[in-house]
Amino acid sequence: METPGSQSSLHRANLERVVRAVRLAGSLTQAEIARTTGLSAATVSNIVRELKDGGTVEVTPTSAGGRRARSVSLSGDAGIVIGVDFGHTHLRVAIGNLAHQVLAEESEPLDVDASSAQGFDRAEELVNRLIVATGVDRSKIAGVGLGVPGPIDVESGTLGSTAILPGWTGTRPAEELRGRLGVPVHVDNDANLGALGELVWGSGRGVKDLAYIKVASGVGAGLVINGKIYRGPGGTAGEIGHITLDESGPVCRCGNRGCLETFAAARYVLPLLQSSHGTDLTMEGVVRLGRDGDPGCRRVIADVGRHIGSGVANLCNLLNPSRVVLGGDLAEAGELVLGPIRESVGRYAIPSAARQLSVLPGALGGRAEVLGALALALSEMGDSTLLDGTLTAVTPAFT
Amino acid sequence: METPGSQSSLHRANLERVVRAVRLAGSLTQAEIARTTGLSAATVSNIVRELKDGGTVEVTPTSAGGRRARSVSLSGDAGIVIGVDFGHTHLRVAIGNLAHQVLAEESEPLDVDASSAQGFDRAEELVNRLIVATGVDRSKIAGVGLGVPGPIDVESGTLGSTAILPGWTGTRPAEELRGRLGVPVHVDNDANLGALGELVWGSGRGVKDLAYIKVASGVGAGLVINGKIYRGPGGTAGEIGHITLDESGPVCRCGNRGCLETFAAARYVLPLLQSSHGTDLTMEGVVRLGRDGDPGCRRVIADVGRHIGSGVANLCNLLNPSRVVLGGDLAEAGELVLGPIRESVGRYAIPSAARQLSVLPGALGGRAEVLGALALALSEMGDSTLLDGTLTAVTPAFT
DNA sequence: AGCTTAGAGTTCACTAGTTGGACATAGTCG
DNA sequence: CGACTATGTCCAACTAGTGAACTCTAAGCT
Repeated sequence: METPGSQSSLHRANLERVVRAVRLAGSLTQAEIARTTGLSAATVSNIVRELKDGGTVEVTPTSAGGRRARSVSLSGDAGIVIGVDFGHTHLRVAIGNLAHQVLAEESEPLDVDASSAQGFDRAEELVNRLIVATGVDRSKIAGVGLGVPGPIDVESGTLGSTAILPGWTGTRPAEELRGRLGVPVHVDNDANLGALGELVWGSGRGVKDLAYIKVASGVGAGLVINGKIYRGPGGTAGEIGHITLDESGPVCRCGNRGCLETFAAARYVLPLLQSSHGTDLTMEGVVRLGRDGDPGCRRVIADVGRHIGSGVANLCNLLNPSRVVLGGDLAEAGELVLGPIRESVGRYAIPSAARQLSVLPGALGGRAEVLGALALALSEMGDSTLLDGTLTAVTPAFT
Repeated sequence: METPGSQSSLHRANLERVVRAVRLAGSLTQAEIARTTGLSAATVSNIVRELKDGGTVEVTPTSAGGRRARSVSLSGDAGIVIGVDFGHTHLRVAIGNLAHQVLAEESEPLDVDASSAQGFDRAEELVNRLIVATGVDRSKIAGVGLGVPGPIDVESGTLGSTAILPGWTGTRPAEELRGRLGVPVHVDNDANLGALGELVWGSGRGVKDLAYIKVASGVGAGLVINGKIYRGPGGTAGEIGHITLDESGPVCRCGNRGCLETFAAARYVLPLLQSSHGTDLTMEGVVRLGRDGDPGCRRVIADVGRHIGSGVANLCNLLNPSRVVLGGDLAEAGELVLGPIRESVGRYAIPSAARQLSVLPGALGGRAEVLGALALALSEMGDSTLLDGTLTAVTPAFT
């Protein structure tokens, strides 16, 4: 950054090239690095030595049964990243390293009506607990990714008005957490982080253009375009919940009528089942009952799917992503909801766009957002192009 | 490209840096280049000499009344690019240089039913005529951008099925033209090129995220995301004409019902006026009559605007562009159509996305596509990042 | 007019960094 | 056990950018 076109910048670029190659492959010998990066063996030798001295990389004496190949891998404690996700009902924290391994992950319920100060207290506490549990060195923490369930201005870091966390409007969560933890904090909303999580670890691996649809108390989408989260100039891209399906439909909390959200989000759907199934129903419950065969719940889930499919068809015509991943509680319904979505997409999208679209359930469930927060911390950190290709599989995390 | 991380690649990068700086500013002294690029004066001195020897750049002895500043500018004949645009009714060709100046531009009517061979004959002829007229050196032609009014697979270069140019389906226009002119040809559809044209020379200058809506016999959109045309993984992004506005609306040529196109495209709108205004009406005529005060035409234009606005609102919720540019014949209607569009957007888009959106008419009219083809040729050629910031104004072209 | 000044461009010695080839090393294969 | 082969390292050559010194020109001042 400092010297844009000098050879020291070239050197740094080559360092990153090597680090990225190693990260993507997991571990490589120097000769392999030379081949994949196109650098000469001599240069690789120098760079590996430099990285080893800096502690970024570890050289294990010999790994395969070959001649004398010393395999190079990212040193596990070269850097630590932390993901924090505030959900509507709980708080999740994950700790990972630069090698994309999740070292620990834990969640606990969070009271919706808690003040933001209480929330951050809990988060700080949980982060500290995990740091102690995993025994990582605090000084190795490179960054924190933070997810919040509402519109956030990424530039200023201010949380917009959100009905989900009432007392939080106007706070600056990233600054708050940075103050408590003393490391850089990067923030984004839950839909974008879910998209990132599925992209790096879940159903979106190997794809560069992805839409992640999250259905919960609202409906939002996280868009990945060309391997990066797309937020739009104003930061509000992905508001699929408020595209109009029916100009004279129900009034939405946004002030318009017939938004997708009014046909799909929990707060509008659950009342439909109140008279028949009681008032304590949650979306989770509807999904469970539907899977057990309850016809009313099945019908409601299918209807929701059809409406989401209409929205996805529009998205598909406009953006033509190669994959749509469904997240949130609703994804647990599997084919009960995916079938109707695909049907609607097939009906309403133009054939050439629909043909190569695959609609998949999220592979990470409720973990998508925390893992996305981890990925955000990773991607904001130094090596900017970490979302290139296929990545190493995620290790099973406890909790 | 050949040696990814070597210092020769660094050198090439620095060459491009300098060229870009000069291009963006029009002309600079060496000291200014050093300041804007961050390179040292010595390096700039070497690079300028190299570029001058290569003929890429011209050094005019002295320009301002300063001390002894030799201003550096791109040499006018360093490279020539050509834009060719096949429209529904005419063929346009433009010739420009690397300095973003349009040297000549001409259009002629094209018979819709002409065979593709005839079309290419005409194009080749017109290109040759302009080359002669401007007196440019054929060997200096760096590339050709080609616009076609229909879906094209950018990878394979094959034109998809299109009702607009019946005899052209399955041809490979880029290869065809490359064969005739002997230079690299890059192809894209009219909406994308219109977007590019407006981005570089028209209403989109200085913006990085733009949607160009073209209303003609169909409705299409060209999306610019982060300064680059976004085509989507399947190449069919931007099909705004086929998002569903009314599930039980008129049947569209795509097979669905109630697509935006059925409310806005000429082929569906003109029949509305047949009984009152006769059958010879064109969209152009409707616009002219509307501007002269004809109430029926005004009503139709406003209705079209409202429907387009609904589509733009969806686009806006999903992508949140900072600017929407309206192109095609309809743009001539000015406020008659922009007013209703803005009204619909304000009504159907979520406020935070609509707030910072500006809806503008295209500044280039029917020239948008040819100029976009020029810009495509420029951007595909070497210096990849030519769409960075503000560009030099377009010189008035004859014809 | 003559002197000073200040910024522009060039030259030169120096340094950072990559590369090809030579060389040592340590495994496998016959 | 020796030939073979791919790996990693070392060294000399080369490429390219940089700071400092230097020259040059025109403006400003006396």
